Amino acid sequence: MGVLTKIERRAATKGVALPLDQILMDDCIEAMRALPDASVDMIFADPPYNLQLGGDLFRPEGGRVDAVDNDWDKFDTFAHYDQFTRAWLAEARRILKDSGTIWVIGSYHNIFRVGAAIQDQGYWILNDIVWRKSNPMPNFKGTRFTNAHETLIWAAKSESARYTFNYRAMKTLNDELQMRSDWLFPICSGAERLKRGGHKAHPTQKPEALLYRVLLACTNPGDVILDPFFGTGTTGAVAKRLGRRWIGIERESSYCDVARERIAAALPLDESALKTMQSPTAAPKVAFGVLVETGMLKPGAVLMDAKRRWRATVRADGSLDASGASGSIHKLGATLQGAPSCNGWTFWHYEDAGALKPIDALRQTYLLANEA
Amino acid sequence: MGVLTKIERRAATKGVALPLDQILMDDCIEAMRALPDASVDMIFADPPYNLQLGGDLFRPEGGRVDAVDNDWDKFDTFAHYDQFTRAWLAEARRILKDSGTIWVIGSYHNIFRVGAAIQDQGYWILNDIVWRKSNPMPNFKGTRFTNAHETLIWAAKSESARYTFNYRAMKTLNDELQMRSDWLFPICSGAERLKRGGHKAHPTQKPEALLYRVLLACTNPGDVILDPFFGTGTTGAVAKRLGRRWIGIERESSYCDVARERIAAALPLDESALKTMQSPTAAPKVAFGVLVETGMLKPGAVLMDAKRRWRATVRADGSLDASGASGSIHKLGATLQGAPSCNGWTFWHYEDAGALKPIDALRQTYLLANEA
DNA sequence: CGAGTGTCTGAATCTAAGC
DNA sequence: GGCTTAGATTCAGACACTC
Repeated sequence: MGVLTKIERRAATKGVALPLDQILMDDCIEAMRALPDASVDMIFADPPYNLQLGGDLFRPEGGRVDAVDNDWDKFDTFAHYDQFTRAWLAEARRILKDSGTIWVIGSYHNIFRVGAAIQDQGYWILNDIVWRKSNPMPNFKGTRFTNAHETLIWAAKSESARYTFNYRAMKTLNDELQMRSDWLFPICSGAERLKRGGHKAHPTQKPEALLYRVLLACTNPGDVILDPFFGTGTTGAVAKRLGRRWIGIERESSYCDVARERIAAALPLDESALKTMQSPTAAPKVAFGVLVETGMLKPGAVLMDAKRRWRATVRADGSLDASGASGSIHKLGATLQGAPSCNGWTFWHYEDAGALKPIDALRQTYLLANEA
Repeated sequence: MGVLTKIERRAATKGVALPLDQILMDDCIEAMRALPDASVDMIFADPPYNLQLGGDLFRPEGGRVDAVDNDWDKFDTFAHYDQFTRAWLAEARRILKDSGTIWVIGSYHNIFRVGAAIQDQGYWILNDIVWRKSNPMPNFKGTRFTNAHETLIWAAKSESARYTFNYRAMKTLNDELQMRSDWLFPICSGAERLKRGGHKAHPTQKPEALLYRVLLACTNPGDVILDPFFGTGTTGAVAKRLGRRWIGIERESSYCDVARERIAAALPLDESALKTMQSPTAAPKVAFGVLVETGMLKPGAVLMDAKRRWRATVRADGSLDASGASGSIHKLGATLQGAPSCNGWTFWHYEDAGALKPIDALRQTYLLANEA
């Protein structure tokens, strides 16, 4: 997990010609059939919700609610909806790289069927994410709870797949706390809501902030994102802004027109702004022995844990010795604690002017002096 | 919908003898078979989640997570889980009065399969409800988003069924705002968490506050609530306190013992206890990253301190970059000043018409627009 | 007794790279 | 693919304990 190397990413797409940064005006299943195996890094899908609204809804004051009643959202039966869902999910899985993930958004009308299909096809669900709407439409009749959220499913291609997740970037985005599975965003309205002839251009336009978080979490700059239900191109607009490549599939020409215009107007961020906080795995590794070799720690120096419960002596080869037991900084720390594993960099400390400091501080010093 | 008359309710249960306020120690499907058609007002079900956990999981400090590894949560395949799910849901629907509703709680491991089965069997989903946990277990390995919620499905017996929903009670409970589909509650811990021999009596005990809201929303005093996966009897305890009748089904005798003792000790709620059942209000906390995601501050924007001594650039993940040093608004502010800590909200400013304004002003704007 | 510190725990599908 | 090794990784709340 984490950041795949550039070489890995290049190799995975070698020799294929993807229709990058384009809208394919076609049925999504047909269009996906023309794309090569294991060729895209992420798929974001906002399929029809299978809404079964019985007749028109009326607001208390009499105005008609502009509900979703487009033809593309009509399915006779659950079976038909399932058939359609399983067909496009299967194509999507074929196209997805082994390291890729899929996101699907839906509501209670369809998300349970989508989720079951995802599991049945061998995808491995990583999280379900709740988009909490800060300003949902009220339930005018007072017959149910205000439907104030939608659900996203995030899944890897298989149980064993190594997937991209920018953990540090998400944690940074959330004020240094782990990003949770419940996200709060306003619905798409105001200037962001695309209009045509005074009416909203698309009934279910998603907020860019939602896509922003999804793309930042699960892709890297240059990655290819496929959206098989492109609509007015929110995915494309955010992808362009974040320096990602995109492929959109959309059947309705009017939506395609709106999306093209919108994406053309979107401005990409410059490279420095695209940088995000990285996990330590992305930083060059420093072997503990190097600190001994360079004299930052001398053989014979005594290390101890934060509570001075265990002590160990540094040996010339960078191993530690604790009255009989010995091993690498990690192994000895694990052995002494009786734990399955241990990060020796944070476990072991050295004494500096009476205070204990983790040996990781020495590593940081070394990195600053030798890499920057 | 709304309150059914006493006459309607009496008619519906006329001539049947239900095992009221009792625990049936049996397999849930077998026990349900013995109950008459259309005889209970509500069903609350907390079935096995089919977690499919791997090996042990260790916390960063070395402790081992006490995971759910009970036999009752083990299923060979999704097909077997589906078979089980559809069997108990079918019996439940037979037992449910036409005016009754069913609640099922689950996580992404099982809820999609449960939801699809519910729809397939003719139930009519009314809402999906998200229980947001104020204190979930973190993701110790940093591999996914913190799994911070569970999902409940609320469904009527059929599309045309007239069901009970105490709209006014919910609105009152929520400070005169319509109750939304996302609920915030702590997990069950502390004194409420039942123990046996110093160890938790049940691995997945649900908080009473959750059941309290469910029962208050969808039943009336005197109504009969069936819980086919009774566990330690949270449903029974809350039902008793709210003046409802209950039937519990539980296979494990040890859970039955705990539940009986617990319910015997439960007292009807008084006014002061009612208040403790209220949901904590969502903390109006805003992460700096949200201002970036929503476009209030764009990646690449330049921030500076009040005296323009330091400058930093906003990056895509909400971190700041100051020629080499980088980090969150708080961390970078502290680093640059050489201080142990720093409130980034008041330290960093943005330029607006030539004047410097603290970024805290943007946070206030966001809060006004999205939380109030 | 109060403030502050340390410990424990909760429905969890919980590592990555190199040989 | 299986094995070994390096080394990355946690939030909120309840409660016990110390000063």
